[in-house]
Amino acid sequence: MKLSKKAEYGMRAMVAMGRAAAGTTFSIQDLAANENIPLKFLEQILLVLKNAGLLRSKRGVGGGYQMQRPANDVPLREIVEAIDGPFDPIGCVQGSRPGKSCECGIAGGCGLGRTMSELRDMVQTWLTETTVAHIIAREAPPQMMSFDI
Amino acid sequence: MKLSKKAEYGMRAMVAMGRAAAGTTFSIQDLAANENIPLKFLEQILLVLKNAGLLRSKRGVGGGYQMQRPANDVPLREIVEAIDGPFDPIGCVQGSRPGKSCECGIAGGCGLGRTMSELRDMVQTWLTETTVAHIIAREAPPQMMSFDI
DNA sequence: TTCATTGTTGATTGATTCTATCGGGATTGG
DNA sequence: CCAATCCCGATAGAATCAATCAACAATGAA
Repeated sequence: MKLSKKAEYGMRAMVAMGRAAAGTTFSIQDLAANENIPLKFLEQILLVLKNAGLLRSKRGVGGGYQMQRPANDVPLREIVEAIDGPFDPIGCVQGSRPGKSCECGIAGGCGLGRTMSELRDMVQTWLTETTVAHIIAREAPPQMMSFDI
Repeated sequence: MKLSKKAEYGMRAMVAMGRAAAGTTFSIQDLAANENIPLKFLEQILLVLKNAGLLRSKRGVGGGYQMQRPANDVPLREIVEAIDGPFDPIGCVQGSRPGKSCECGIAGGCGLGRTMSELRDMVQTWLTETTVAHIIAREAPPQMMSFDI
């Protein structure tokens, strides 16, 4: 069970933007080059993130993308869900198909559906609480050469 | 991000077997019919679960599959990993590619990889601690008609 | 105005994976 | 022997994924 490449690229792009000062503008080209993401692929991704309200854009010379919110206010869940849709281990968890019963046909939901909804909730909570800033904070700190022998 | 249908069917089959007394034998046909799983598809799945050490089988008349261990000793992780492989949000988490560095090329791993390995560990822990018996315990209890007006 | 720069959009392709299905083969008990 | 049952490999159709292509629209500078 993996995230799509799109979602990964989307997170990498957001992290790259989140590292810079608020208001910094990035062209798709620069992001693609720096993060090793196929240019035309990244185009689609940033557009989705823009439509999801995570980015704003400006066209023309000197244009590009900016973050709408600071990195510590961008949950990974918003990025991942905008691109890949919600995390949902099986198509049978409670509340995942409004108005429809579990596809197993058991009224009130089956044990598997109930159990998997626990996993879903746990993952979604983590994705909500973990932000772009969290990722940046976990990047390798600059080497402290003086502590090496 | 979803589990495969195979993994879901595998869990449903294991749950069905786990409900019965230890040592009960099930034919593929019965399981397929009761759980609404395509017969030839279930064949493949049960074979994988057998090779993973979760089931034992007996051929010929009166044969079928049995669980190797009681339901409370079968973590969902064993079922899911045998069929779908390990949960791994991106192909860049620490330790997921032995001997290889993160595909992002950053020595020591990138922040995204470190962060996603936290999610991976959380999910794998849950899958390890949650068993087939857990699912069965969450199935709808028999209706208590006497308490309805 | 003109033009290069940059984002926007839809279509398309090629590869891969998913979800099965098919056809037989091997083993066992009666 | 034979019927039931598991075992195994190949195949096929559909869906999804990853990426590319081609053309368009807006912006700001010269």
